[in-house]
Amino acid sequence: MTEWKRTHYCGDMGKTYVGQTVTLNGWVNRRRDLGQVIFVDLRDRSGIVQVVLDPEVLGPEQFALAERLRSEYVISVQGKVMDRPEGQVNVNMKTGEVELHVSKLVILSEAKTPPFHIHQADDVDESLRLKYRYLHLRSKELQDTIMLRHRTVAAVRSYLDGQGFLDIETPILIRSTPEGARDYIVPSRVHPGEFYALPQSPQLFKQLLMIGGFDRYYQIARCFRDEDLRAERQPEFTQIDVEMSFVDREDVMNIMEAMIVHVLAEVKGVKIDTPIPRLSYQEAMDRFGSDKPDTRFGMEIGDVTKHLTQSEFRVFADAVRAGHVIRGINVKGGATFTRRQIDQLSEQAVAMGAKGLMWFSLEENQVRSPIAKFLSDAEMQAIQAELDGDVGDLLLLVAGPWDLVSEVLGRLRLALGKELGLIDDDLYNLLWVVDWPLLVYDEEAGRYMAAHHPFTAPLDEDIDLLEQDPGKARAKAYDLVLNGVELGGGSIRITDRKLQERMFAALGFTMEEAHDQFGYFLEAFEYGAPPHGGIAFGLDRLVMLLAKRSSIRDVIAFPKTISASDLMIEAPSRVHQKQLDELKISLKD
RNA sequence: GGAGCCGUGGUGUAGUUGGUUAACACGUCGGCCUGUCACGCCGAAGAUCGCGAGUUCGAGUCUCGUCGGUUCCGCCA
Repeated sequence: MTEWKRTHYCGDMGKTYVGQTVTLNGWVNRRRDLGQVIFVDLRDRSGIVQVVLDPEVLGPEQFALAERLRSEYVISVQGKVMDRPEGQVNVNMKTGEVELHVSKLVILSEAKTPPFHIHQADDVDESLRLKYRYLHLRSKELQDTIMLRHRTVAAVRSYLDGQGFLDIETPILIRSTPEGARDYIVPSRVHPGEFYALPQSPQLFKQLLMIGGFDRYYQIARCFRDEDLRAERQPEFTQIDVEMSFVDREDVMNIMEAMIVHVLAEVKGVKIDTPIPRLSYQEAMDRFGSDKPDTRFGMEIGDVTKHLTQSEFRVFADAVRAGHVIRGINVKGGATFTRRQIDQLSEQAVAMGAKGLMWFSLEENQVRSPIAKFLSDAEMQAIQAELDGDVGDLLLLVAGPWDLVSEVLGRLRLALGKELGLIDDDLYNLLWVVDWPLLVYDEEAGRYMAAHHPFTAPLDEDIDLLEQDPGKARAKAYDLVLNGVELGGGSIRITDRKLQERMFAALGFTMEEAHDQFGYFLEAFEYGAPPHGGIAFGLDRLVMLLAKRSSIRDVIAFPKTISASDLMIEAPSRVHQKQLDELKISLKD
């Protein structure tokens, strides 16, 4: 029964095996039937090798079997590895110097004609690929990314294990918390009318593990959020979740950047210089107009407000009077932009919330601009100097409140960077963003909301701002950014009961309300809580970047669509009335 | 919740100002073929143009709705 079993992988075949008898198992990738000889490209997860089916070697009966082979048949072939004949080497194949001369063929499984070509599946309609995900998974592209994901996880685990972190699982059926993202909820049969929630992250449990004395914890944890999706958001996704005790912010960042550096070296062979640069939130917004700046190209934001305080031009004068700012970017070489292109940029800026976009095209002997005539020579020169403008450049200015202006310019900068091909695809630019705002005012709710979560510690020097000026308080929080994508974020947690109460007060909670929601958690802090902090990384996003993909669907074996459906298993689905009855659930309509 | 793009044999695409036999490539099936590697040659089958209304003498094409996929904004402590 075992004579068909594999002795080697297809992709490993090469010169060193010549003369050996091997058995390979795999799928028929392609078949080339020349009549009295049939070539089959045999595929397994390691790669492809050419096998030769020759009636003189196989005998008539086995050759008749070979003639039945079709794409995606699963077969076992035994035979001798041979050098390819003179001039028949295929330089495009890793295994192209050799071929297997088959003496024994077994068809392990026949296959219907697949709904799309496995070897060029990436162009096929996404819904079809998702319905037949198991076929798409056979493609080289997905095999490579899923294996890359495995190596990434393996590198993470080996690093963290080496640093004394313990892999501990936390519950999937937990309690719903009203703050944050929408929960996926699961009805309880034993407690009719009550529901579990699926975790948005293991946040509270990992802190309880610290209080439980485990000191260093990690988990490759599945998280669930019932929010609208994007290319880089799935309803269930995976975090590398880490927490550690008796540490400050520096400790967490040092250990975690060493982990990412280790992963990049192991998986991509990329060497990263440490320490990884750190930018305050304020500086990131100021220079790049983003809390996750892509630093693979320049085009940094400049501020020209101070040169225009006396301006006669209405837009500038109004901005200065309102305490607003006038800021801009320099599109190097952008003087070649057509009016139409510039108008499109204006439309984008307005769509992002700007009042308008002012522009100056620096041409050989003149400045082309609809507003140049309103500015003095000195003002024009100061703007050029501030933004480092040379002949051939295009300067873009936006006036308004600092945060809005910065954000608009940040997004224009990113769009232009992509459009103009300024981004080097081979770079891995890592960056810590620190000193985040602790609280953000929510107009809708009419109160401050935790920017990160309510257990994030403020900077020591900002503690009194909790009462004096909550919006100014900064957090002991940190985000790691890779090529303009937020890879992960975390913080040092509040472990002082008094401070936690002040935090809740700043959020507009009474202690009663806080205890209602987080009572078990707050109680735990009364029994000896070590100082601790941690971080969580988006594994899917990390692998997506390493694989140079633009959607995390490509790095998840069985992803969902943008409407949170699984087209293969057809989930979600209706359930039988009997199940609903057991749960005491009735449906409206 | 909002905006954009896509949907035509199994797959990828073409299809002119609305005009009568919906084209091409790959794949599939049959035949031929002993060194191919995107094998080649000959032949064949295969489409209610996502679905439903409407406009029109006539709709793949125009309009509205709807379903699915996708991208972005809101949302994602």
